[in-house]
Amino acid sequence: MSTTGRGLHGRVLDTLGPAITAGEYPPGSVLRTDELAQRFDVSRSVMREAVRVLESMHLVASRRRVGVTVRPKAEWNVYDPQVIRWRLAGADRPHQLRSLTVLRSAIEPVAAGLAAKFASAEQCAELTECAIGMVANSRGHKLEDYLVHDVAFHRVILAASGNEMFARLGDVVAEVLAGRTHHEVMFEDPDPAAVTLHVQVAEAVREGDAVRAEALTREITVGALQELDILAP
Amino acid sequence: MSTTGRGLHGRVLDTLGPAITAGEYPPGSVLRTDELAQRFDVSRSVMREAVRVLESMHLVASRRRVGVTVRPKAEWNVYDPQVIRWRLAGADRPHQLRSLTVLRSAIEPVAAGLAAKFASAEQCAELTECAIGMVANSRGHKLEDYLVHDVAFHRVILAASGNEMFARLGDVVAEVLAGRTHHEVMFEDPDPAAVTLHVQVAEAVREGDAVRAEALTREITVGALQELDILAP
DNA sequence: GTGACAAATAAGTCTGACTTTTTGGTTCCG
DNA sequence: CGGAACCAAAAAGTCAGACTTATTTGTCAC
Repeated sequence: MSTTGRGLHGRVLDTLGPAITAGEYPPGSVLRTDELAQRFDVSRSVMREAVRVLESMHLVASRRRVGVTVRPKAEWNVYDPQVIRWRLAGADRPHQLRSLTVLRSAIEPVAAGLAAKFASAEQCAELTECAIGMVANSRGHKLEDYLVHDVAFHRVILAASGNEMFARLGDVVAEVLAGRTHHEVMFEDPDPAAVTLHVQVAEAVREGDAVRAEALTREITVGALQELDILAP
Repeated sequence: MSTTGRGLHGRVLDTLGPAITAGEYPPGSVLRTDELAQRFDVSRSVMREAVRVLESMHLVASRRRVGVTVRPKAEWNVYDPQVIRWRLAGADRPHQLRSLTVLRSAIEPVAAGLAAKFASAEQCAELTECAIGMVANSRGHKLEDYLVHDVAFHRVILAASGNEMFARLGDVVAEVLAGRTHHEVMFEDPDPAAVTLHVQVAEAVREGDAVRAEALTREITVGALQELDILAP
């Protein structure tokens, strides 16, 4: 899938970004632009552009006479999709996955409640289609097809909430769901109870029942938390 | 308060960023690097760095032979603190404030529940101090002092949740609370009921009562939603 | 109309010289 | 011994100009 894309500075970021987010350079580490330019065999202009991008993500801070210093993790722009992707691709993956799942558990139920109020007829139709698609692929090791509909389902919910901030989490949720299917333990067919819940959420949204949509979605996210052993007994 | 800060490219961003996020350039608009460099009276290198930053925020896309095109709002990195600040400072302010308040209403209750489980002794103490500070400044038009403690309170909750994604929303919440006090209608002293709720949340967290902490915080955020006339009867 | 080819265009890249800020040391008094 | 003033080095920041490369658009032949 797409990394930073084209351009020399993008190539540099493709290695520097993951390295920094993986914690290879401890906070406070000092990098020098010229040295980096040499290391990556690019001109200083290109390296400066790369540093600017890292700076805008708050991964580093550039100060005169001292160099480019790596900032502590607590200051990173952890909502930057690029940063999320880098972390998901590296050693921090499990931790990042847990953080994102907790985030989902907070956002999605509220989004579903709003979707019940504001979803358009088209969105309701889409939602139902997705739910049907999930049912259709819930048995017989069709995990890949199931995933497609699962992702689409959650995207529609987030978009239908009418909140732009929620809508932008579609990619993140997609990343989490895909990660669960591809990298984590996911040998068997999905939990039938979860599939049913999705169908019921689609129903609730269609009927405009915000309270029920929220409660059902909360059940779904609780399931996601349990999968990662997050939750107190 | 801090904008992009030092550096010539930062100055450029200080005017270009707000302009784009304010919608002055409709989606698809084409800017040319050379022209911009002239307009801002900077070298192309500096301009290129600025464009790279805007690109990393997904505000624009740079393509050869065509120029720097403004992306549709739906693709912006709306969680980027810089983008949030730009939008809060511009014409989009009311809309942005509503989005953020809805976001808060989803996140903070969950964060409070987690804080009840994971808050350290120090954090509990801080929380109590903040609550006391809020009470102490809840009467007599000491809005500014009240705000300081209010912001601190919510920061501690988010940090104590133990979730890095939640913790990073501290700045956003601070921005929203400050905005409410400074720009919106806020002539009178804060609602006594809200103050009490904060005290009770501090209690609940101290006692490790996650369910109660979450419910009480939900009441607080419902109040915030009502202030902006978000909510169905 | 379709295909190939050529020209125009704007971003992308590199280089080298120069400026500015910050820091750390040194020296010179008190 | 301590502090203030000063100096020099280091690294980012800035600029200008030449060159490369990809992409689009227009043209011309078939």
